[in-house]
Amino acid sequence: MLTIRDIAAKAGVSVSTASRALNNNPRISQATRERIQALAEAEGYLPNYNAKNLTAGEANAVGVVFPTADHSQPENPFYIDLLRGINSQLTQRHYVLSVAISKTADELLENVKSMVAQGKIKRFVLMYAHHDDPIAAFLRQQKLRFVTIGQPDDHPSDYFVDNDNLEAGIGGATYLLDQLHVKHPVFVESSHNWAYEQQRRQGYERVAATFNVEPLTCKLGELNRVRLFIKQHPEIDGIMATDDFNAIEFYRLVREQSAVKHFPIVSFNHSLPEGLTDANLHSINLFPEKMGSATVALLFSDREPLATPTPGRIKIPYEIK
Amino acid sequence: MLTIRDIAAKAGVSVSTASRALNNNPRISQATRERIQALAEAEGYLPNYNAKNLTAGEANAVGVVFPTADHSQPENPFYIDLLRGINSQLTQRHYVLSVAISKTADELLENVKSMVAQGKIKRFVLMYAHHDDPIAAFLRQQKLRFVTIGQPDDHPSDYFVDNDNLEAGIGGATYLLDQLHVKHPVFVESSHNWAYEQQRRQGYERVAATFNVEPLTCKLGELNRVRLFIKQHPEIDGIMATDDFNAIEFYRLVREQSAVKHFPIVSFNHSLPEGLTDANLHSINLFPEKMGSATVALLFSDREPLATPTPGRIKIPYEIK
DNA sequence: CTGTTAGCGCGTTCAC
DNA sequence: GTGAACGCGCTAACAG
Repeated sequence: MLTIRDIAAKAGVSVSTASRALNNNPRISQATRERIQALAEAEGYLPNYNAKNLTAGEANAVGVVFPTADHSQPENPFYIDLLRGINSQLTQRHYVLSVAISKTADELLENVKSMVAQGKIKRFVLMYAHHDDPIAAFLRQQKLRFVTIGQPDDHPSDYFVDNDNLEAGIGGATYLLDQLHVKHPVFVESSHNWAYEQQRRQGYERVAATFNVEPLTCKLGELNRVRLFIKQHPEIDGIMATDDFNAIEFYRLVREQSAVKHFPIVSFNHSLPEGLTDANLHSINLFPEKMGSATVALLFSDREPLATPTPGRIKIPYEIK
Repeated sequence: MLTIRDIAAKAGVSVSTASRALNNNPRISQATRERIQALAEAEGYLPNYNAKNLTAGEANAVGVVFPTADHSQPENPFYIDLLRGINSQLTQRHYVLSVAISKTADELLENVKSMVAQGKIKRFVLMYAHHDDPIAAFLRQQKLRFVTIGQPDDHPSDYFVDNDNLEAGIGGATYLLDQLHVKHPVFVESSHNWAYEQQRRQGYERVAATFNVEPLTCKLGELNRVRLFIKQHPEIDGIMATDDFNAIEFYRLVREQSAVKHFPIVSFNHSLPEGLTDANLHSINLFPEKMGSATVALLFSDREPLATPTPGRIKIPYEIK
């Protein structure tokens, strides 16, 4: 294995000079710095990160924490795209992505704790934003850097990356009413009262007010209750849902009762493969990969100041397709 | 931070004795070994894995490689479950799960290479099994340990974990014909010719022969071709598909042409949320979490010999629900 | 600007 | 059975 001593020897300098040159230490002259970097490049030298980590006291790894199934739906493709966005940025920084994923919250916390204690991981991404999250609490207490996906409403000073869900709700509802000519839209959400759902609903309600239509909301859950809801609202001619899956589930129940023709749907996440449904589905793309990239930018903003107007929180735009 | 010197001091022994005691070195007497381990436990000592990795020349991390989108569908929830199964085993071994995920195969290979060169990761899981995979080739050449998910038909000596897709195909088809009383089943597969699809199809074909029904297969792809296929086969009264998504896509096209009543479906992976479809869907559970656990067992079988009859390949059973 | 030295925390010689 | 000393590869403190 090629070590720093080897390239120091070949360059005819001491090890520390080589080290400084490779790490762009300003105390090294431009000339020798470039010479050594070129040599290292030519020789194919790669630093040993285990050694680097030992001296740095910090691993070149970011812990990425999945939500548990009771809190969210970790199976959602959204998370895979997010992962990809995060990883693309991490590899550029020579960081590695370590995941913490588990069925129970307790195991998950143990997972994170051992990452911190034994592995010296000091930066984390929580792919969710929950109230009273024990993992966030632990990271805060240890004064470790972390960024959440979604706005953590109980800890406003945390770093987070989010979509502007309110605006996306407005955009989606406007599209549904204006472009798709729906007269009696229903807003469909899960039974979980997640923050992003509420924000999207607010957007919907605002637009409804503008268009002078009565806002109507249905929470999913017990099937017969939803069926009854649909029976009581035969006027519904379009859906806005918080999620593709929710949209399809509701739509299916509508179709059970009547074969409608014109029935546009606007929902979020773009998470269903093409051809899976005959619904007229317009899914709002929230660019999970971009969110992942932005997350990493925020996570490293202590080293690489970012150019955004609002440091600490980044909003990713959306797109209706 | 509590180091090994601290607990050596508290135990009144030298550092090396402490180290040996903690690593169960037989040269240490049972008594002192237990005493020191108990002390370390009590004091909450945790070894620094960065230091450990440096001396060991190997990181306590396993690289887990996602397929690229052109080869498979990384968004499939299957992979999340697999991840969870892998991680649960890794945490027990004080290992960390590092993912490699990328859009392009080139980037992915770079990702893996830097994990090896810089991070000293020496064990990998490929969550796929492709022909002529450059990553597998690289790992082989570097003589690193890796396990693939699915049988790599071009390199029979590789380690892999798989389902018995043939048997699952037989079981599923039997269930469809015998329990669900389908007379004219069609086998639906993707256009990719993946190995596991062919194996499942073989199972289907065998059962078809037994039941004296003509085997019928439809590859998905161009919609109008599939529509034509359906039109030409009005006798079809049940589906066996290689995947829940494929099943639903085909079923939708069937429904386009006629409102059928009794139309059972058997497919694989159990990857759709409940309530998403009104199809009579029986999805075969392949226990991805179990596959993940087995994968790790295989990956560490050099250290912890496994009790399976066929070392090198593990088959996970299936379940029809 | 550059070289010398001393650790980082651990496992592992090699002596006793 | 136990301890002292060294080295893993690299960075940082102290020199010059």
